[in-house]
Amino acid sequence: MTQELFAKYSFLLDRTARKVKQYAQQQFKSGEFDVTVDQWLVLKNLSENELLSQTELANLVFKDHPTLTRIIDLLCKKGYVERITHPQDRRSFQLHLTESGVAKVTALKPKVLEIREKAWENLNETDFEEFKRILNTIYQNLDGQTIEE
Amino acid sequence: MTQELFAKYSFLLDRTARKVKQYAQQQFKSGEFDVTVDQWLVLKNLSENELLSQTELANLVFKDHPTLTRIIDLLCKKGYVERITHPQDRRSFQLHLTESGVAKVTALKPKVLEIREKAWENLNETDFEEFKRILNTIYQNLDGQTIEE
DNA sequence: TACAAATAGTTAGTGTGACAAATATATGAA
DNA sequence: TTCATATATTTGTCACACTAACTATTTGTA
Repeated sequence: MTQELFAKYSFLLDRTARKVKQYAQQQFKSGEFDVTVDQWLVLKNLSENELLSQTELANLVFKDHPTLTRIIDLLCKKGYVERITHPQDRRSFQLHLTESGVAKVTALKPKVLEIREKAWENLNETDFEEFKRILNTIYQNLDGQTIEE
Repeated sequence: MTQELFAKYSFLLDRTARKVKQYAQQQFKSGEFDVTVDQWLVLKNLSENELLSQTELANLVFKDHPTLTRIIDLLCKKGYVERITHPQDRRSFQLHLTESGVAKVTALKPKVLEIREKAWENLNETDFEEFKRILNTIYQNLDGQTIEE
């Protein structure tokens, strides 16, 4: 296999990832979800893990701290999340879904799953397992850390 | 396959694509390439196709027009690209690699290929074919879809 | 106790991505 | 010819990614 192909696959990977995000974002918008795709990822993780710190959440969703700070800012402004000062550590916050945030997650969850499903038409479960394996291999090659799943 | 399983791919895909880009960008930076990963993609395509219009180039690299305008602006500022008014159509430009741009592509090409290769360690040709097939299927599943339902 | 080092989070700067709207020019049909 | 429409590119706005630098606290160690 020639080196040129490696570069081509990097291009395909980037192009597909952007398309997946763009498609979901369009559906979010037309459905008036009132959150972006990335904001949704954060909300969903908060609904599954209460009282996370921003650092813990950043590790869960694989976003860096400045990005997470701004996403949390926006979610607070929209009233879905609250920052609660950590009782023992004044540098840190415990993130808390508001009632409105919980309701948002409940309302959107099935709709998001339906949107995500669209990408897998004409593909089966074996494809999915292969895809996951290859993506994780690539990630590990460049990260040097193990990924469990 | 359950819907929850389906939903994981978008996270893994996004995470991996970002890692691939981030790794390459770090290498570009430490090697003092003087261009970003996206700027490189544009330069490389210009070196393979002279006198493209911005619209033609946008279709080649799958970037939208405003994004491309700004990347071209930066490459012009760096002296690697020139906009030449189209002789028959004053709305349009013909994009031209300067001498400096040609030299840059020549110098960087082998280095970029080497960087790209790193992502594909521990994967074989069958994996590449599968990966390409799945990425392209996903892309097509989501491409050209209307927002309304 | 003192103080350097580590940690949590924010701010700033640059680049990119998506989308909408604006500008300038070209084209086609009445 | 003239005017509506199409095309090429730019501008504006918001969101996200990454880096670096910064503030405020906490912790480790002498």
